[in-house]
Amino acid sequence: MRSARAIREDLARCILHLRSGRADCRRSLARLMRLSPSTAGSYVEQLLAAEFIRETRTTAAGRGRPRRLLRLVGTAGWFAGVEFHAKRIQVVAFDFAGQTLRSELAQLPDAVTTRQILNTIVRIVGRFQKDWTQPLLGLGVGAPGVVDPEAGVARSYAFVADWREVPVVDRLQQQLGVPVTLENNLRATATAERWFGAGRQLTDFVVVGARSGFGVAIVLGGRLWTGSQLAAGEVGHWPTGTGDSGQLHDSLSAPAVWRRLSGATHRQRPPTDLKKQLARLADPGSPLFQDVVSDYAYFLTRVHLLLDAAAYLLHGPLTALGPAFCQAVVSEAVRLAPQFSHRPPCFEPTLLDDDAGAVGAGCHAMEAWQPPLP
Amino acid sequence: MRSARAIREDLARCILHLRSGRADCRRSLARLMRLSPSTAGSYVEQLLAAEFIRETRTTAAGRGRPRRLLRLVGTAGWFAGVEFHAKRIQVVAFDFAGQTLRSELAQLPDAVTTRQILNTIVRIVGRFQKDWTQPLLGLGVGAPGVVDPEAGVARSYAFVADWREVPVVDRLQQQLGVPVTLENNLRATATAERWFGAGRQLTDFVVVGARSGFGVAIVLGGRLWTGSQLAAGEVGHWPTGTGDSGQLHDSLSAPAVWRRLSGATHRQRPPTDLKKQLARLADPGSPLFQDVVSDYAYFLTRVHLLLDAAAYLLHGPLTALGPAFCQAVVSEAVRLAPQFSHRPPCFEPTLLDDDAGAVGAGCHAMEAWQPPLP
DNA sequence: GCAATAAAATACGATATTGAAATAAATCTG
DNA sequence: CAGATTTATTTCAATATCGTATTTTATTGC
Repeated sequence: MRSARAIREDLARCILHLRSGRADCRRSLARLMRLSPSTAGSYVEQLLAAEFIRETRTTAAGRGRPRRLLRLVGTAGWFAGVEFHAKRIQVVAFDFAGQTLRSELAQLPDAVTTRQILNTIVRIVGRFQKDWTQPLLGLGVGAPGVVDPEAGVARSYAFVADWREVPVVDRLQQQLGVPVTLENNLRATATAERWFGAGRQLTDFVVVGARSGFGVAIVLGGRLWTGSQLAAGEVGHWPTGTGDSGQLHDSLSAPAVWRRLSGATHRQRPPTDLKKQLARLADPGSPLFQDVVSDYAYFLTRVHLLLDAAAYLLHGPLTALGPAFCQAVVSEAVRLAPQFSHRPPCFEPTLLDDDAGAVGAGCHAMEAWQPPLP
Repeated sequence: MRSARAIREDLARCILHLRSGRADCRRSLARLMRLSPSTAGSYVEQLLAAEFIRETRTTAAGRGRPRRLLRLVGTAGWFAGVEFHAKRIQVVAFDFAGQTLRSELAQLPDAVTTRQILNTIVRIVGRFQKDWTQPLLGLGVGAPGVVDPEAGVARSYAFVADWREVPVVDRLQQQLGVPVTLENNLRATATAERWFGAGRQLTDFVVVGARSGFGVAIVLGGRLWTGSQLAAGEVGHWPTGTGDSGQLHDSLSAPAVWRRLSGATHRQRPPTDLKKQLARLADPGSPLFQDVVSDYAYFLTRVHLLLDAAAYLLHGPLTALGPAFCQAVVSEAVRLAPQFSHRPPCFEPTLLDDDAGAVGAGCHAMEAWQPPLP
């Protein structure tokens, strides 16, 4: 006999494999989870009985007996994912099968407080709840700044004054009555990438987040790396050059790149349509553009030499610079490190939208879900 | 019923826990491996029957029933670990309990060939075999350069002319008739650190290898990270500064640091007693020393901001510069990244000797060992 | 010295998972 | 079109692990 806990975990893993499409029948489940065919069958039977999954008609493809395709029952419940920073909050809802049901973006007031943020989350998710009869099964939160996923506590975030040691999970769990997970928002983006983006085929990649700041999220061996002090990926503080006192934040963040390309001064605020402006300013021939490319190439070269990840995915407004930008960065990186030439690092703009953080947070909620005890 | 393979793996894990001292009785085994007391008892019974472990007298400490201490039977067999580079080869032997039995260092001839290296390994290990009646249970190899541990093939190494795509595992397994494991030698050093050095308490740390070249080995979540192209940690190729064409190899490797401190030219060969010379040259007050400290600090700052590991362990001749060197580097890193000040990165010289690579290779062999099928 | 307490190990019935073989359902082949 | 082939699923006896309760063996308190 195995412990009930272990079985629940296995059943939850079955659901995840089916939801991600990695498995679609008893046999593929058995292969993926290293189970015997009989065990896979028994698990599927339980999930069928609980009406989490359903059998669709067998579609024959290839030679042997066609597999009895399994798919999740979308109406078994839904999940919510939230991501926010000082200015806006994004909420996404998924059905049990992982299909996006709804997405909502709300602006936050200037000088927003912790209380306001949490209340906004509860309000929007509460509104979603009213519109479905199905139960909310979990909420994932992607918070900015330093975040402790295990403790469920957000440690700090510079741009919301009283955002310090916020017990996000406890508070929201209490108010909403469902399991809540917490992650850093850029790391949540990496999870979205792994489920829905370029990371689907990858177990090792780095998300390069060039937004209002500059940071990365690291996935190695399929696992998010948060750092021993929760501070992995804070490369925005890398000193630039030697002897200088500048940081990568000041040269590689989205506002910084906009300033460098547009010639704006440090006082000018970046425009609200940053992406459009960047797309307009993208000119591979210009020396300003080449300067940015060069700085990114130095960064990419160093990170790739250290980590040797399978891919580096650019997130944020800079994706508006187009694939030409990434290609130029890779070329320059190969120039800097000739040994890359026979297999250049894969540095690409992501295909995900601005809601990637919320999507990823929702993925964390789905990953944390477990079937109720019988 | 569980598969025989799974049970063997569990039994092997029991042995590893006992060898490392993490467990010392049935109950601690059960706790560590998340087994029920009865299962732990059953496993112990099997291991006792196979004479891999023995019960020592119960030592009472605390209140309740004293635990029946278990310890490995050293004479159940032995393991060998080998590490080499172009100039020398180091072989270490461990008994089944993990105690070092013997250690041997051999010089390799100039312009050594692949064949000579493999023959030397077989010869020395063969000589060890003659001196014990106990069976050799496994051999671990720590090879320089690019190494594919899964395939058991060493891909390349610049300083041995014909060292390309060498099927190390196949060859040695055939000649010695025992399981062989292969790893990069610096990564093997990281494993030694995890078993016998500062890494015993750590699951996340980086070994900074400043030897004839400059590279790092990364352990995250207790697992060695080899890179998606087997090239993780090749930071010796980091470009220095911007616009320059230099690499970290040229400024941070042990010979480079010796040249910088001694004022030797690039043509001068580093002395054979590099450690002694470095110890003599260590002068925290000198500007030359400060320059080296500064370069190391830039490197440490960047890596720590990216990875946020729990510790960075300096390996190689530079440890002769003493703890003052590491302290100076940390101070300078805190100056570069003030947010480190409330918890500075832990950068320390290792306590392990020059045979760390061979020891780590032996650890890999011990980790790979499984009890024979009944 | 004798109960009370505490921790470790063992006993034992219950059962979930397994391996091997059988069965099912399709395509391929001559 | 019948039999071979291939792949997926199901059946079923065997058994390894679990949970719980019990036993063992020590210390502590009175």
